[in-house]
Amino acid sequence: MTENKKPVLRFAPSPTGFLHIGGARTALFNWLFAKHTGGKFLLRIEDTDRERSTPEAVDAILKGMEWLGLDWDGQTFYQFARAGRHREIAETLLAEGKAYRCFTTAAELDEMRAKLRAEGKPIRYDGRWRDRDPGPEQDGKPFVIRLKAPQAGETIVHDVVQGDVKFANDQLDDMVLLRSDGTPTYMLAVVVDDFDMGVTHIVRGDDHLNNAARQLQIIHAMGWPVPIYGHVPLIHGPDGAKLSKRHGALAVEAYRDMGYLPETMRNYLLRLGWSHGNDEIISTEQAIEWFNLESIGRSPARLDFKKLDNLNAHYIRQRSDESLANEVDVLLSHLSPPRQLDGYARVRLMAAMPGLKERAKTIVELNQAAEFLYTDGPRTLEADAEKLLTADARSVLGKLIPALSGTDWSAPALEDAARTLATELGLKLGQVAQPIRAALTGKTTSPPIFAMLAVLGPDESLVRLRAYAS
RNA sequence: GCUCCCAUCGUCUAGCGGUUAGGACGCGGCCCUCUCAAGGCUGAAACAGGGGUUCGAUUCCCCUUGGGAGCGCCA
Repeated sequence: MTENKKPVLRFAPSPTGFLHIGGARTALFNWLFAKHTGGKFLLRIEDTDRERSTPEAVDAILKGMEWLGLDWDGQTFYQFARAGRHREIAETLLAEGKAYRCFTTAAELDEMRAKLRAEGKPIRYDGRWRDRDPGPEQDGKPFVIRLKAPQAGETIVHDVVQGDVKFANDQLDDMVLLRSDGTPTYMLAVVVDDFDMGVTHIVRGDDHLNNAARQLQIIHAMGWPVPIYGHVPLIHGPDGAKLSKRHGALAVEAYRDMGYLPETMRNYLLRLGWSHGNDEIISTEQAIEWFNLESIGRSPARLDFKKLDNLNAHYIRQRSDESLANEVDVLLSHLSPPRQLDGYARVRLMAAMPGLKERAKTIVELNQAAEFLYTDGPRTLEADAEKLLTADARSVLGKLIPALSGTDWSAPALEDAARTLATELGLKLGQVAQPIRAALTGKTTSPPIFAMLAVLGPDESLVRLRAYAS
């Protein structure tokens, strides 16, 4: 590429499923590095596998990126649309004698591999057509184009996270560039696209480290500039095994539905495999300023939902009351069937938010804790709350009602009234407050109860208290 | 089987030859307190094993063990 000094990064998912947590982290790292350096972040959909690629998956990936707040520069590239260009490069390599036609049939390959396996030898294409003149008897027969890869020496991947990784060339076989139906393989397509898109830094999953050597051989054959590689270790499940759907290989949108905030995910994913001294809470702005490829860890990390929860609680506390109410709205709208907050429920939710957001780890929890605000009338008691409302407690409630009614129904005034009553009865404040909480919310825990009394207002509060007072 | 990568508290990690091996989550205790959280203080908790190199290894090298990835006309 020309005098393109700024780095060009890309995220290149294949649309065969949703955007999972590992892909999201890869995308995040690329995005952060691009932002950090003032470079570009491109998105390329690797949809050359026509069997498995679906428009739904493309949509899910785009939506996932959007939710995470990872925006990309310019158009979205689609690899399949560029097949002609890929083929052109394969033909060039063929014309230059750097690739050759291979007429080996699938059955022959199967046979070859079975034999190698039986002999305990490495499973590689044996190069049977590498230096063989096809001759007229092959006319019209299907063939693939294979790279005439170097057979001696080594191919070295200079990787910013893994260091120099060496591969002996005699371990690498002549890979297929163009299939017998004329379509390009992934190896070819990636290299050609990255070159055409001017990609300077390739940051991707560890699972591609071996591929990098093969891709390098194509790059060398074409005489193209070598990009800077960074292979990021894969994320494992909490038990150290490969991430499965059971653990957390979920669509990023599933995290949204579990009540996690996008800024939480960005912070968590960043810290999973990247560090900056002892810093744990790292805002996106700060991350952009600090992010570098050198500090990416080399060992695979496990997912830890406890830590995710803790981070999420932090970011929930940081959010404005209104934005959290909006998150609750979004959450409810994704329920089946979708729900919506009534006007007065929303008003109460907003009023109670300062107390609610202090104690929620997820938006789901926040919503559950706020449920008692959504509807009117006496509460159905949870088991623990039921136990709290003993005969004594109910009689306390009975005495409380007139005491509270005499106040201006502000939280401090209500608390004063309750304290006075408690003193008169020789009780601790808790012995008065807990019964109120049970009657008011149906639960044993809630935000500060006098504030909740104020949020619900005298009419609704008294209805609930009377239901359990004696 | 072959190639490649990885290895510090349970987990995420700091460390880049000499440290009381630090932080965070989680866990225990105390304080605060109307519940639950939050917050403050505090406690337990790690260098996988074995060889080297070195005056000295968590740190550098090798082996073992244990994880992981790849070995397709999938991406």
